[in-house]
Amino acid sequence: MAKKKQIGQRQSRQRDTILQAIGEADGPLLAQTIHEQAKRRVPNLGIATVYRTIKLLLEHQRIQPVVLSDGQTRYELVGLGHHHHFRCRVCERVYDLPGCMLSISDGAQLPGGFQVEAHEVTLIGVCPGCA
Amino acid sequence: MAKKKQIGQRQSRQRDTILQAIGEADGPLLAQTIHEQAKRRVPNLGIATVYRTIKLLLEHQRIQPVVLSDGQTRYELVGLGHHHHFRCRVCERVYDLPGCMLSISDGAQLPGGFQVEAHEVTLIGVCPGCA
DNA sequence: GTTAGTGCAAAGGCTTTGCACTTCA
DNA sequence: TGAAGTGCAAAGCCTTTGCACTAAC
Repeated sequence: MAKKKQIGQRQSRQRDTILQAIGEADGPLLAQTIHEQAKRRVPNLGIATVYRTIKLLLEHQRIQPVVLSDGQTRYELVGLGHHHHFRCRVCERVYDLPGCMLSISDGAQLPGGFQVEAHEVTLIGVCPGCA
Repeated sequence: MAKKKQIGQRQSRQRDTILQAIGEADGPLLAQTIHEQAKRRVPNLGIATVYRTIKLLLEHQRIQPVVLSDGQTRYELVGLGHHHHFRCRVCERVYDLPGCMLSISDGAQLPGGFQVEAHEVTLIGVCPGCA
């Protein structure tokens, strides 16, 4: 059952670095950003390795995809608890927001017979750094 | 100022049909779905024309893109009023939901200095047809 | 030594663009 | 007729895959 650190069958500097980059961020990251971050530590890291590692991490449920209204897919660690996202329209960065501000709960039934199982909320605006 | 029906400089059966397909839907549509719908009336309609028309309609602010967590871009008419979306995890169709169920309003300031200007909510679950 | 993991380059899927043909005004 | 609009096919962008090489174990 041990699988806290090990991702594939072998340990590799590339994978450790990629996972570290995702874990150190204060919000979900683009594949491209992960690549740039990880390259600082593993200079000749290929983008294909980033995508392969992302796929592996998704399969192992260590990370999850976050797709917001800009259409780009970002990735964040699982186990962050229930939270939502804030996207800065200036710098396009995405931040985690703890807690929930939705007035309807999962499990509710909407008029018309729509059964709600989950929800997503994104706030859009300007982040402190860009204000 | 007149531009209620006219999209480009000339009228064309293709554009009218594409706009009609988007307008008749009960939720935002994929480019592919728009193409399929419109092809019923204009059989040899090319996908490039669909994308060009979408682009034109976006520029003219007649439609707007809707990107949900499945990563696919859909399009809906503007002027539907404030609303959110429901995505069925079974059939992957997206429906409009009137009203708002968010407990924080645009214009609010979040702890940390995040200025909220807009928001998006998506409910995920099972639609009446798939239940 | 085996073979998982990697980098490069080619291939795929969706969207955009170039170009010659069609059609509206 | 003149240019906007269209269809086809080629090109682009991001992501995935094939293949030979590298490096964990």
